[in-house]
Formats: sequence, structure tokens, C-alpha cells
Amino acid sequence: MTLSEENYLKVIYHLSADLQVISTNAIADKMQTKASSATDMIKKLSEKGLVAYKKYQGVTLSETGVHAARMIVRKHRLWEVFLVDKLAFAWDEVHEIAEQLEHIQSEELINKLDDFLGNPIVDPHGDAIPDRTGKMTLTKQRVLADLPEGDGGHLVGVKDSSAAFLQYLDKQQLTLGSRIQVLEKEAFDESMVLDVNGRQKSVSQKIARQLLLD
Amino acid sequence: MTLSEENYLKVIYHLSADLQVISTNAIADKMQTKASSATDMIKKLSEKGLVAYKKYQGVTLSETGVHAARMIVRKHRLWEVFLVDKLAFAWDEVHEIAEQLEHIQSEELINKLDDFLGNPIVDPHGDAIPDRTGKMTLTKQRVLADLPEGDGGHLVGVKDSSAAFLQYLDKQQLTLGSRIQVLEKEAFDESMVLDVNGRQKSVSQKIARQLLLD
DNA sequence: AAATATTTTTAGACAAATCTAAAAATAGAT
DNA sequence: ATCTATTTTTAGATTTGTCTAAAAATATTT
Ligand SMILES: [Mn+2]
Ligand SMILES: [Mn+2]
Ligand SMILES: [Mn+2]
Ligand SMILES: [Mn+2]
Repeated sequence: MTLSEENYLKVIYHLSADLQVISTNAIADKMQTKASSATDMIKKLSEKGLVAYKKYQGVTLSETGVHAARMIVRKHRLWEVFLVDKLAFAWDEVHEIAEQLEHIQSEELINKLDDFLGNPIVDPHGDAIPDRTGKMTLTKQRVLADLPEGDGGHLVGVKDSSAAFLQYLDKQQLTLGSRIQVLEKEAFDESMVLDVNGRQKSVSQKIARQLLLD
Repeated sequence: MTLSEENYLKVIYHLSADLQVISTNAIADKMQTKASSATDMIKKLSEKGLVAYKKYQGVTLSETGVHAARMIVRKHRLWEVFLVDKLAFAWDEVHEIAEQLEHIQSEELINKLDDFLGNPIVDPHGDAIPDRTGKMTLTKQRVLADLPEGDGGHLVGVKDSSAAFLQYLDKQQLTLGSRIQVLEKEAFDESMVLDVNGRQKSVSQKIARQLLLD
């Protein structure tokens, strides 16, 4: 697989979390290319048996496609762990570099890296890391915005991993692992007053929709 | 710089150790491409000011070209140290993977990796690692084949880093750091009888020409 | 059910990196 | 010095991944 095929495949995989069938436009949007380019690549992936495709009907990943995509995601997330745990990068700085490292071809490398890192289960953003067979231990996570007053848990993940959002969380001291409880939920704008590790904080619904608790 | 430009630049840099002016054919040979492809790339590197080039007269690296090449070599060798020291790869297994990793674009990454590894001076094959400014501390090395009887030193490097040769050295327990002394030098075929860490070993001139002592 | 809007595909073009075959320049031999 | 062999460059084609513009199919609205 070429670097470009891998990037398309990964995008289709991530889109598959929300949609059953992935449209050409959705792929083009995420890849920041044109629909015509997406069509060309879809045909290529289809010929290789990585996606099922019928003209005008969108694509779905095949089994081998899912597995291939998971192996790329595995690499991406393991490298992110390496960058944060070993090289002391901040969690908002690792995405772009992992975007490159995920394309390094060597199964032995990634398995040795996995062992070196202590076979981590999640990456610095709380996302599950597929093991060498493609399996991932998914812990059930609840979206903070959905919780009623009084409920709570630990912050175990974020839906938005953009640098801007992660930096906001750092500033608010909303770090992974924080103990969070919903003190008040404002009916008017759905904003929340939280107890975060004993301190009171207020967050908008937009923020609360991105935070995942255990 | 594209991946391809980087590979060409590095090849020209390595050839510059032996030659003052690098021929198109020499580049094509090392790159395993055709002379016409080399010409095309030479023009590109020339336009970017990385090499000085005059038709039919070969190329020489410019100052910026040397610096850029050294930064790629730096990355290659630091990744090799990482693979051997941290991930427990053998020294004959790391070249291909480093060949990919050397193209990852992030100065911060490579400097943090450098620190993480303890700012090593040499890679697993005894080759000097340029520091972040491009400088490398070159220790004067002598080729074993040139030493007279009685002389010796520590094995600090190899000229041939091919997997086949490195595996031969492993088999012969000729590891980097070994204390070597020339016991006999056969006039007939220039083969040598050595004392390697107290044990006697015989090596052909072909081998002796690849081993570097301090 | 038509008409209209949107999505998707096709057709054709372009840049990057490669190749083959032929032409041009240089180097080596007589 | 001329001829010959080798090296190097050019010309033109190919592959990959992209684009724009236009055509075709599907979805939405009236
Ligand atoms: Mn990528
Ligand atoms: Mn991540
Ligand atoms: Mn390389
Ligand atoms: Mn090396």
C-alpha cells in the first residue's frame, strides 16, 4: 500500500464509526481533496479488495480493509504514546508527527515498539490501541454532556484531538484521569458546573460534548 | 525536500567522501536508477542550490547541500541507535528501517530523540552522528589491514555495513569494542592472525580492509 | 411527477519521478 | 589528430496522484 492509499483507508475507517456507508464527498472532505480524486482512489482500493464499492452507492470497508486500517491506527497511536511518554512531547503536539510515522513499514518495528512502551491500551488522547491482531479492548465511555446532575467519573478520553482543543483543556487543567462530577446542569444553554479534582469549573455544552468519562 | 530529493542528496554526500566531483553514473548506480533519472534530479537539486552543476561536468555539494545531507545522515544514525539500544534490534537489521525513518520531518522530534538516547556520538556501526548544528566529532580511525604486526586497538567501526558482513562479524564474535591485536601478517595473501579479546582468530585481507580500529 | 439541486463520475490535463531510445559531448585508443 | 568507446543529456512515454470542467446519476422540492 502506498502512503496515499493508507491515508484514504484510515479516513474511511474513522468515518465508519459514525456511518454505515461512506460517501465520496465525505472522504474527499476529510482528505482535503476533490471528489474526483476520491473516486479515483476508491476504485483503486476496491480493485485491491479493501473496500466494497458500487458506483454512486458509496463504500464500506471489507474485512481485510478493516484489518489494514486498524494496523495503521495501531501504528499511529503507538507512536503517539512514544512521543509523549518517552520524548516528553505534549499531547497536542504529536498528531502531525504520528501522521508521518504511521506509514513506516515494518511489523517487527511496531511490535517491538509496542513491547518497549509496555503494551499500552490507550494513546495520549484516550483512544484505544489495536493489539497486533487488530483487537482493541474498548472500555465503555460516556459523553459528559449526556450525564445528569450528580453523576460523574474519570476523564478518559476526548472526541476532538485538535491542538486547539487540547491546549484549552491544558489551560483549564482538565487532564486525562481527572475525577469529574456534574454539580449543576443549566437547562438554558446546557452548560455545566463541574467538580474537577475538588475544584469548581464551568464548561459549555460544546466542550462537554467532547469529553469522555468512564 | 521530497523523499526522493533527500535520498539523492544523501547518496551524493556519501560519494563525496571518496570523490571530489560526483559523476551522473555514480549517482545513478547508487540510487539504482538510470543515468537519465539522475540527470533530472541533479537539475532539480541544482535549481534549489543544493549542488553545483555544469553539464557533463558532474556535481559537487554546496554548503547548504552538505548541511542538508548531514541532517538526513543525523536522522538516519540516531534512529539506528534507537532501534538497537531501545528496541533491541541487531545491528544488521536496522538499516532498511532507518532508511524510512530518516525522512520524518520534525526537527524537534530528532532533537528530542537525540537527548532521549543520551546524545550518542556514533551509530551502531561506528559511524559518527552529526550534532544538531551538523558538526561531527571524528575520531581518527585506522584500517586494520594497514597495521603492522604487533599493533592493535579497539574495533570501533566497519566500512561495510551490509547485513551479510555484519552477520559474519557476529558469527566470528568480532563485536564493536573488541580489543584486537595483530599477531601475524601473512606476506603471501595479506591475511592476518589476530588476538581478539584473548582469543586467536584469522581473517582475510578482504575482511581486514573493512575493520576500523582506534 | 416534474423540475431543480446535489452528489458522483468521467474526461482530459498536469506535476513528479521514473523509464527507453536516440543524440550529443567527453574520454580513451590508435 | 582521428576514430572509437563511454558517459551524459535530451526527447518522449509511463505511472501515480492530483486538478477542473462537464456529464450522468441520485436526491430533494414543488
Ligand atoms: Mn498519514
Ligand atoms: Mn491520538
Ligand atoms: Mn531513505
Ligand atoms: Mn549506520
